Amino acid sequence: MVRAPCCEKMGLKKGSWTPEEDQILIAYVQQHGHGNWRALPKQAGLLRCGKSCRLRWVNYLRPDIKRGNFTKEEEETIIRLHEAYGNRWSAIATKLPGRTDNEIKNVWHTHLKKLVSPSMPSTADKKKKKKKKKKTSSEPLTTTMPLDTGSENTGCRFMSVSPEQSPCDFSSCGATDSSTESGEISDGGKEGSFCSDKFSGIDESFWLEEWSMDDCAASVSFTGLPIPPSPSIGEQLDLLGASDSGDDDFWLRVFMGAGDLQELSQI
DNA sequence: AAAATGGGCAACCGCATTAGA
DNA sequence: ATCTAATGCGGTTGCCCATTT
Repeated sequence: MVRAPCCEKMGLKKGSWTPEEDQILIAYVQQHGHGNWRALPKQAGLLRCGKSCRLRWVNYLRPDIKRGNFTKEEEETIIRLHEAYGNRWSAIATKLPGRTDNEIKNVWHTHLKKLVSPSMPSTADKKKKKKKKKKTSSEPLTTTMPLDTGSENTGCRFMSVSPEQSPCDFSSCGATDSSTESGEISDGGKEGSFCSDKFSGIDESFWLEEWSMDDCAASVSFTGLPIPPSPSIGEQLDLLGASDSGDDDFWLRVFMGAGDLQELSQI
């Protein structure tokens, strides 16, 4: 494909948007809509590329954008959806009205990832590397799950598990710092993290037990609600309509249960 | 008080996809 | 069927501010 010339080469402005630019963009979109992002900056009198305008509008200026901190419910939803959708931020964003994919992505990388998988490198760690990674889009629905929390306190070991292997683990939210040993989930020291209260009813033995496919099926869901004792994984998949693996909503059903999914889709 | 380090967020980059000629 | 322009999307970067040393 032919790449659009970058803003710099075209003599267009880059970097942070000024309030004046915001006003111009808002006024223009409100009056004319944004049928053609490419032509918009020229017509609106902005020294920005269309891409930049679109991004600014979608991520910041849109009237339906919800600003402010994410609620516990939103964070919980993001984690659940991430388990189901992987890094498909736009898909996740559609389930969270008022939140943008970019915002969700940032929250994931800065907060939620640590809760789900504390062993992952922090943003700062990655920053140090400054290494550009080749894009791996449409990444498979890979999740991390603790294999054996009985090992030493460096935490559970993680393995990548494709949905074909096991869609069952939502409890990978378990952190592995000292608080875990008392059955609590690390919340980074912040009071009231969604994990803590959800897991308060889980005792130490839960984390010490070896994980198996059957355990997963009979353990707790991410929300802390018990999943009823169930048939084999294969039977469960059939019940959930896993006739083909290309069904995104299928894994959502697996993770959340049909009721939750229905609830989400109504948002 | 100054420097170093870390964390959060907005914005950019570049590839993928889609629509239309 | 092919090519091109436009848009969408996810990964990454850079800046700014807060905290720590």
